[in-house]
Amino acid sequence: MSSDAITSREKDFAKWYQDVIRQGDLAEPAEVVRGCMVIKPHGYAIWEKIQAEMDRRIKATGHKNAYFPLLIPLSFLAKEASHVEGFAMECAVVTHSGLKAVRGPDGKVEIEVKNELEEPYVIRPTSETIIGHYFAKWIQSHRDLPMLINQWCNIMRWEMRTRLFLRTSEFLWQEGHTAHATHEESLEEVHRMLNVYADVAENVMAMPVIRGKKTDSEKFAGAVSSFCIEAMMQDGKALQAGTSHDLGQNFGRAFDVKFQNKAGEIEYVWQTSWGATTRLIGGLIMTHSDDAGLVLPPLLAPIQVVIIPIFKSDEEHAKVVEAGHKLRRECEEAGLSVVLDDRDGMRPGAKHFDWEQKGVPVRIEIGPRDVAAGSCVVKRRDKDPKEKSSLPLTGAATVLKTLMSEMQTSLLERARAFRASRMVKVDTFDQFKQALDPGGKGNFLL
RNA sequence: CGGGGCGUAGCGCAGCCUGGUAGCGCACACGGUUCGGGACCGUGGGGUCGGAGGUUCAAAUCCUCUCGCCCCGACCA
Repeated sequence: MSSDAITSREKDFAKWYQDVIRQGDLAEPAEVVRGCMVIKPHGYAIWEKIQAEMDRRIKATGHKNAYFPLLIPLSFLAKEASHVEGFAMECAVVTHSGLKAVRGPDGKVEIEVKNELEEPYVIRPTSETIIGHYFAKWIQSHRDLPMLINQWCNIMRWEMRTRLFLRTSEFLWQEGHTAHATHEESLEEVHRMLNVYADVAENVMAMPVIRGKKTDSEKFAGAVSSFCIEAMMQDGKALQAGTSHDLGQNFGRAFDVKFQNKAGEIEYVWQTSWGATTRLIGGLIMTHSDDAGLVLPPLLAPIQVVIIPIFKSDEEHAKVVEAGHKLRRECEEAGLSVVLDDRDGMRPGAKHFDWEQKGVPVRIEIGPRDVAAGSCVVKRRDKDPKEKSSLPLTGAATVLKTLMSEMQTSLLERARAFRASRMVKVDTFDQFKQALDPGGKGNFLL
C-alpha cells in the first residue's frame, strides 16, 4: 500500500535506499544514540554471511583471529603524529568510571559521574596503536614474523553525518594487522588482502569492484600508502568497499616493534592493516536492489527459497503443506536454506510481497493444481515477478541448487553491464573534462 | 561542522498560517466471508503531538532553548 511503498530509484535515490532498508527489515536508526544503528535480525544474518565468507579467506591466507581491548590509552594515540591528526576529531573519550545515584525529595533519581580517570581512554576508532603495543611485546626475532592477526569487532568514530550502513558512528568490521621482516613482504600482504576483498565483493556479493590506490590526501592516517576497492552504485556514484594499507615502519617506530634479523641486526618491522565493514551491506543494497525492494545474491541470502502454499479448504491446505514440507526437506538436504511460509491469515499475494521486499532469491508456489500435476511454480527475484516457470516437484531441489549459482552469476554480470554503461574511459585530461560536462552523471576511469 | 528540511499511534501522514476536548490510511485484536500477486465488511485497542522552559483563561498550534532524524556540502570505511 502507499504507506509502506518504496520510493523509486529515479525519483529519490537516497529515499529509496532508506525505504529498502526499512521494508527489508534490515536496520533502523538508533535514535536514542546519535549516529548509531540497530541492525535487525535479517540485516545481521546478511552480515554473518559476509563475515563467514571473509573469515574463511582470511584464515586461508594464514591469519589468526584475536581480540584486543575496546579502550585505548590516550597516550597511545599520541605516538604516531599523523595517525592522531587523522582521527582526533572522531574519537570518543572515556574520562570517568562509576556513577552515583542520588534520589531527590521528589523521588526522581539523578545520576552523576564519579571518579575521573588518571588517564582517559579512547574508544577504538581503529586498533593500530594498541595492537602495535602488543606486537612490540610479542616480536623479538625474524622467526616471529610474519605476525598475521585479524580481529572482528566494533569501532567508534564520531561522525558528523551518518547514513545507515554506509557511515555510522559505531560500526562492525574486521581489521587485519600484520608485521613483516621486509617491505617487499608487507607490500605483498597489502595486495593479497586487497585481492581477498575483491574476491568477496565479486564472487560472494556479486559486486564488481575496481582496485586502486588512494591519493595522499585520502590515505589512511599514518600509512605510507593506501589501496582500496571501489564499487559503482546504481546512482552512478562510487563506494569505497574495503581498504588495505601499507604502514611502512611508521607504527613500528612509534611503538618500538623491533626484531633481530638473520644477520643479527635490530630492525623495525614492516606493518600492514586492512579493513572491511558493515558498509558492505550498504554496497550490496545499492548494487542489486530494485524498486520492489532488496535483491540478495544467493550466496548471501539468509533465506534462499521460500515455499508459499496455495489453498482454499482445510483438505487442500493439508495436501499442499505436505508437498511443501517434502520439498523443504529435499532443499535442506541439498544445502539450501528454505522456509515454508505457512503463516495463518496472510494471503499468498501478501507473502509474495513480504519475501520480495526481503530479497529472497526464489519463491515457490505450491497449490492444489501443482500437487495434482506433481509440479510447482518458481519465481526469481532477479526477474520480473510476472515471469514464472513450472518445475517438476521430483528433483526440484537439484534444479534450484543450479538456479542459485545461475542467479549469482547473472547478478554479477548485470552489475558489470551497468557499470560499463556508466563508465567512460578517457585517455587525456581534455576528454576527462568533456566527459564530466553533461550533467556530471557517471563516474570516470583515467 | 556550514546550508536546508522534518519530528503528531508500530509505519506513512493531515492538523499548525488564523490557539478552543488529537485525526486519516496501513498495521494490530476479535467475528464473519475470503484465499494462484498486497482481500472485504463490522467491531475494537493504541498517542502526556521529540524534550524543557515561556506567553495565555486555554498550546500539537505562538516564542526561546535543546535532542534526534533526513538531504546537500566538507570528511571518511
